[in-house]
Amino acid sequence: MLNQVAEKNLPSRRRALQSEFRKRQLINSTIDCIEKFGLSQTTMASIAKHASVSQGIVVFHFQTKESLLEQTLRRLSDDYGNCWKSAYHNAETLPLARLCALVEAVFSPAVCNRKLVGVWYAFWGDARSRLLYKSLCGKQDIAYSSYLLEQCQSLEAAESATMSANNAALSIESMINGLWQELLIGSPGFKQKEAVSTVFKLLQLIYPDRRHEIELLENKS
Amino acid sequence: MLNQVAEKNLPSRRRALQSEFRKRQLINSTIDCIEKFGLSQTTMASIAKHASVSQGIVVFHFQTKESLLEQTLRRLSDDYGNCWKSAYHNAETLPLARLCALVEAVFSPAVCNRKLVGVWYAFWGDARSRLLYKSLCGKQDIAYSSYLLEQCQSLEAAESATMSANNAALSIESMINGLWQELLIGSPGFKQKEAVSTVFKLLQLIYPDRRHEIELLENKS
DNA sequence: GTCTATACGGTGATAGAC
DNA sequence: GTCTATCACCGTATAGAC
Repeated sequence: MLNQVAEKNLPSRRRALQSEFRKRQLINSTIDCIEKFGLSQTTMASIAKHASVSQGIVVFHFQTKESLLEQTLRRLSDDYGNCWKSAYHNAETLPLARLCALVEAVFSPAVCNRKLVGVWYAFWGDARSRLLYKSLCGKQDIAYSSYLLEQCQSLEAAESATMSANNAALSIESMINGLWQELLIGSPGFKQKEAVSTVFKLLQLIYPDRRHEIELLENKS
Repeated sequence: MLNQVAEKNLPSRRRALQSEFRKRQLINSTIDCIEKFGLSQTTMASIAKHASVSQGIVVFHFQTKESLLEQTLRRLSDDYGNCWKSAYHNAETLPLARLCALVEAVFSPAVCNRKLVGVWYAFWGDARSRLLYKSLCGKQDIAYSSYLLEQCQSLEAAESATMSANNAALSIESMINGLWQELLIGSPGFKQKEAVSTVFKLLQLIYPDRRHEIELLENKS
């Protein structure tokens, strides 16, 4: 709990910060509850209880449950997007390095773990939330695809790729998504590292001439 | 509506048949509603309304919503399992033919279409239903994996495979699952045929020596 | 087997004190 | 900003007539 006594005279800037803090806290609680109970059993009451505040607080900050879910999804999406975008920009400006960075980023434990994957699936699995998802995350999905495709096109031009850039990008993206599912539903022992390694093997098959580079890029991380 | 006047004196065998018919009808209605509204918005009332019967009927035949969902999931799982099992048994008794049959079967429009994929995701996305899913479908999932793996092992022994049988099976299965997701969330134009073709390209990369056979097996269908 | 009516619990959202 | 109390609604499941 922040200092509530002094709050009355706080400058509006700091008050806004506290409000942001509370919102973050409640969004975190929402994520936790969705993962634990599922979207349908995640109620304003359970969110409030898990955050150890009253239910009125949740309504005060988000007005409606719909709005809370929307901001939760937006937060997930932003975190996810920032993760692979920063990985992309931190990578060497070479198509192969960028491609590997893009793949590896989406399995980073910060955005890819059982809890968060479960929450993503909750949104995808609910017909209503899926509409919300598409409107909020559609552009990012497309952005990731196009980044992937761009690298594949660059590689296709320069290398002896074993499939077209379009096919390569689709294959890579599909396998990534399938491996996410494996983390959620598959054997409990399955880990992100193994997932990355599986996609990297696919990359080696698609770009056999760069096999060793790919191997090095995987072990570098 | 079946003949309800004569029903009183029907032999118990026929009455059981009618009951089965009604149950099927209600399960179908449940699937439709889950796809349209999502699991959480699928109520006993909406299921009954969609089937044009009273809500009491649903309770009479399934007692609880939980039980209805369980039987719905079981039906999905059975249909799905039968689909790939029969494809397996109808295929030539050669590892490659069986492998291709297994892949192709799970994209057959009878079990892989927007509606059914949406319903699967609804179950996966809900934390409670996911437990139900795991207990009902876990064995089938494992069966499919092991069938896949078996073919990959046979091929590995005889051919110059570019990856281990374990990796091959995991790659194939992941890509399949990711392509299912693409059908649900990805671009609306994406179709099963394209999905099959994508996995078959992976097979060609894994078993380069059998490239042409794989191509033929794809076009045969 | 099928219907209608209803009891009961839970959920989102409001009101108003502090 | 935060709380408690409360409302109005909706969903499941029951009861009992037909």
